[in-house]
Amino acid sequence: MATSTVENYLKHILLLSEGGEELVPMGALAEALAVVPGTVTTMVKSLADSGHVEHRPRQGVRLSAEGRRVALNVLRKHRLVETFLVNVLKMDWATVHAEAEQLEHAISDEVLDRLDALLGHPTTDPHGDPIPSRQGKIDSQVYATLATCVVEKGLRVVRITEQSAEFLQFADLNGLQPGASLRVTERNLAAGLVSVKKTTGRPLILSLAAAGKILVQPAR
Amino acid sequence: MATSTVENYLKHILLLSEGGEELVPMGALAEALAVVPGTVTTMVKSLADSGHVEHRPRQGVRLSAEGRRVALNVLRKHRLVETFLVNVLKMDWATVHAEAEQLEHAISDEVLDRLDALLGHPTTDPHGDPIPSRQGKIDSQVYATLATCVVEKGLRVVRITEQSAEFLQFADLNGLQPGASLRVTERNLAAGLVSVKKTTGRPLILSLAAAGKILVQPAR
DNA sequence: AGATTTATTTTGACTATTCAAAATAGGTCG
DNA sequence: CGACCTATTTTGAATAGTCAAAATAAATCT
Repeated sequence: MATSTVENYLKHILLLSEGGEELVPMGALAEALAVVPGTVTTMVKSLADSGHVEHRPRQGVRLSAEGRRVALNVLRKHRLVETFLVNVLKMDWATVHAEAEQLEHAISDEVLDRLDALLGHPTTDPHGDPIPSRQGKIDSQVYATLATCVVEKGLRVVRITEQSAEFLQFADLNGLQPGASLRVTERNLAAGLVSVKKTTGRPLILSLAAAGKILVQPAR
Repeated sequence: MATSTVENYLKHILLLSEGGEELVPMGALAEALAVVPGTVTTMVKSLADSGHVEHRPRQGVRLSAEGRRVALNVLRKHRLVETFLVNVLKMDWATVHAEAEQLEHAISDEVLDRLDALLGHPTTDPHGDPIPSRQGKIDSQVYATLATCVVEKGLRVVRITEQSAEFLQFADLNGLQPGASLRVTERNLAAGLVSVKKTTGRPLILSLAAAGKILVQPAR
């Protein structure tokens, strides 16, 4: 069995590689895992030995098929647990990430399946992040963000790509949850600001950085 | 924070000490934890350094007040998780122990409280084992067993003190769940056998060893 | 008491994971 | 081209937890 350290390395490689194909630089991985780069080199070599990744020295890491399988399973656990914590235990959107970070390594596939059924086989978690299927399929649709979308068209929030409690708290407070309807009224690249009008509530101004974390699609 | 290894040591010391007061022999602890005795000596010394236990060399270990607090919290997590797995996820009585063994170290106090509320603040888990309260109170009532109770009186099963899947499976199959009504029709110490008659279902013969694991109280 | 059995402790070694700091390989830029 | 910068790797050391096997203490049994 993979230890939770191994599971974490694989999960973060997956997350950093847009689906598991690209080479992830060692430095980026070290940053994501909050360890020094030397540690990553050591661990990645052992991950390569166990067949979970391919290591290109001085270039980066890539998941093997097996590594991808494990990583997707961990991600599935993470996101289903988050969904459970929010939908069933009514926990706060913003805090469930840290909880799930622990539980994802402790939950068995059996419990996972039952949780999945209890929740009605959701396809996204409370932040709109896609939940990999049991078979390891994951929605990889590319969405526009509030920083890149067309102006003055009706939009629907599909996902918030940021897991820090502060940002999620802020988003929640301002009605930026998946499903929310809104439109961008103005975008000023020079000032780095985006103005947003929600169907309900007062207008909102976001930095481009913040706007880039809100994924949207055209309202149907 | 206590690592899960530390939590496990403390939990097993609690379990082996009838409430945390008696000295637990090192060998018994090694056996319970499935490690060699030398490992227990090493770990217990470090547990003593951190103030979780008192170590009496060549005699055994005892929990400190702080160690007891941690141990009761872990036990509470274990038993609430088991209750959740059975009552909500409808998992099998016999298999939840192993699952809870993992989850008890991954679940936060916050999640624990919400789980407790969701389950309606249960006082026992599905096996009848008492769940410590948030404040660390635990029911320590002493019950008779099918091996020691009076014969030919109406009884009610309150608890099965055995967590192996095989035994629980057997108990379940034979209607020996907490709450079941029955009486002992005969006890033959020489042969080591106990005959039991349930209100419903056919008579049952148990070994004294098995009977000793079924705790009962007079039917009201 | 002396010998023996049994439980516990000690010693030395190993695995997994990490860090700090020095060494090195690839670029890049003037 | 050669100096320089940056990312990566190496090296040496630390911590947590474990085992195997030898040493020791305590208890028991003639």
